[in-house]
Amino acid sequence: MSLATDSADQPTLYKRIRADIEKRILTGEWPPGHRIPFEHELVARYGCSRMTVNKALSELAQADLIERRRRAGSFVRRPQHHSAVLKIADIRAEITALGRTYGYELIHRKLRTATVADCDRLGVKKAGKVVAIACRHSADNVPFAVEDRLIDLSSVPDAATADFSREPPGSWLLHHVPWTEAEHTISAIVADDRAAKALDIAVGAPCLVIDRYTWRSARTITAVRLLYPGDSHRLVARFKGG
Amino acid sequence: MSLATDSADQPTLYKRIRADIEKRILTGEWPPGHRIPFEHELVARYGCSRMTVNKALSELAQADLIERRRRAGSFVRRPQHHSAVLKIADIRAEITALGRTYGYELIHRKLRTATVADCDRLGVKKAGKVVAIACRHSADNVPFAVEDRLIDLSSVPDAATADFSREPPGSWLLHHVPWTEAEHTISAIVADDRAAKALDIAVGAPCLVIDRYTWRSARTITAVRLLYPGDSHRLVARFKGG
DNA sequence: TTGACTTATATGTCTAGACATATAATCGTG
DNA sequence: CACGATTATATGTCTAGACATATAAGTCAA
Repeated sequence: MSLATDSADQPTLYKRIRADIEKRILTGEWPPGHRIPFEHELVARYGCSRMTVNKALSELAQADLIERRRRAGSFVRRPQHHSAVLKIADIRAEITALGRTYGYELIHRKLRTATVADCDRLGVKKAGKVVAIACRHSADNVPFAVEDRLIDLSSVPDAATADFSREPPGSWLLHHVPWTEAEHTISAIVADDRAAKALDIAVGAPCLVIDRYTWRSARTITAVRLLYPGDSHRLVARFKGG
Repeated sequence: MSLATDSADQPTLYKRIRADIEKRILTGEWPPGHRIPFEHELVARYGCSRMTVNKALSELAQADLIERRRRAGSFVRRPQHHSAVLKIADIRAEITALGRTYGYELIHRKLRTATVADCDRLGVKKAGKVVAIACRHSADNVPFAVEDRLIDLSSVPDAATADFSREPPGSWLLHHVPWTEAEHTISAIVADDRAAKALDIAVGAPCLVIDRYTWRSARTITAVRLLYPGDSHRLVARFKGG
């Protein structure tokens, strides 16, 4: 017993089953609440074993497209309208991907014992030493973003001696610190005097702000604020939902 | 042959295997590039069948934490630093979740044949009729966001007769249109005269803008621009990466 | 040294079963 | 009719195999 009902199976069978169902959901043929055929029905339709259709349905459940209920069956979920995948690229990668010349400039670097404000920003009770960095990224010699960063040296001691005059701290951290988790907060402000000068825009011009707080297994790594000219930069997020 | 080496298996075995490995990656014990034990090694360690460890590893690969290479093994991926899950909640849900009173007000509603600008905004060559809506959301009677929306009636005919004076178009669409895909663009602007009046903020105050373009299987559904006061609203995105 | 060929092996997919478990539906009883 | 006990069933997890396939590594010839 094997093989499917129609068409050559270039992709593997479970992928085809998954794609078939996903298509019916996305076209609206199977609206939210609709019961997906039972596993044993799909087994019959595709002429395969239950593990195969189970793998397809499990992946759909993982992607939140369907909900699986014991004894009841699998149902198309109501779209969530809640989560989108936001691509926040490394700035250098983002600029070079646009075919523009990346420029980097260290404005300020200071090693100091953490102030109360620093601790607050890093979300720690008491920190030892930190590195505070201000720098600017540019595309084709036009200011692209200014970065204001704090690195917790008790988590990343090597950062004390790293040369941030050549390499942006973001790239350096990316290569020197393994997997982390982070939280981004996006907001809008108007450029004050200092920001306007750094970004070469008018005082009062809109700016997009990304605050990123990064940690690894409960240890703070770094906190950074990125300031972009609001009219020239955009964040794009794709998603599936309602 | 069954059961694992240590501790009671409250979660199922494959979940425990996945969690074990994920923990070692996230703590840095297994840095990027590190080779995960082969499936047959994990089979021996956990005393289970290969399908069980395969399921654990497959899920880790799906989450981009590891990369699997035939003949070579499975490796901890270099963190991507690229994608974050951004929660963009339904405005009503967002406000009520904060324990505040949601308010809605229809400012403007017009049914018209699509202008060139409308078609451009909807990303279609030529549209028939559209509904243009302007409305305002408030929290505890304080303006929270203004919405400027276009709905393509050739895709959603029912929207022509829907009563948007009571129900926000976002909620209505959520309940009347099945699964869709969307693209969000986030940027910053300063409030012009009209926006300032609608949001009860000063002209020139920063605003966060979300432009959302929604479609279902190649058919445009709606395009909407949401304008938030930039200092009072924040978008938060969690992620795992570098 | 280099390039072509062969081989070994880890993953990718799949099977035909199994038992566990949550729960919808049914049945019985007060 | 309301409510508790029972049963049927769809999913959840797992096994012990199988063959396919991409490819790293080794082999050999030019």
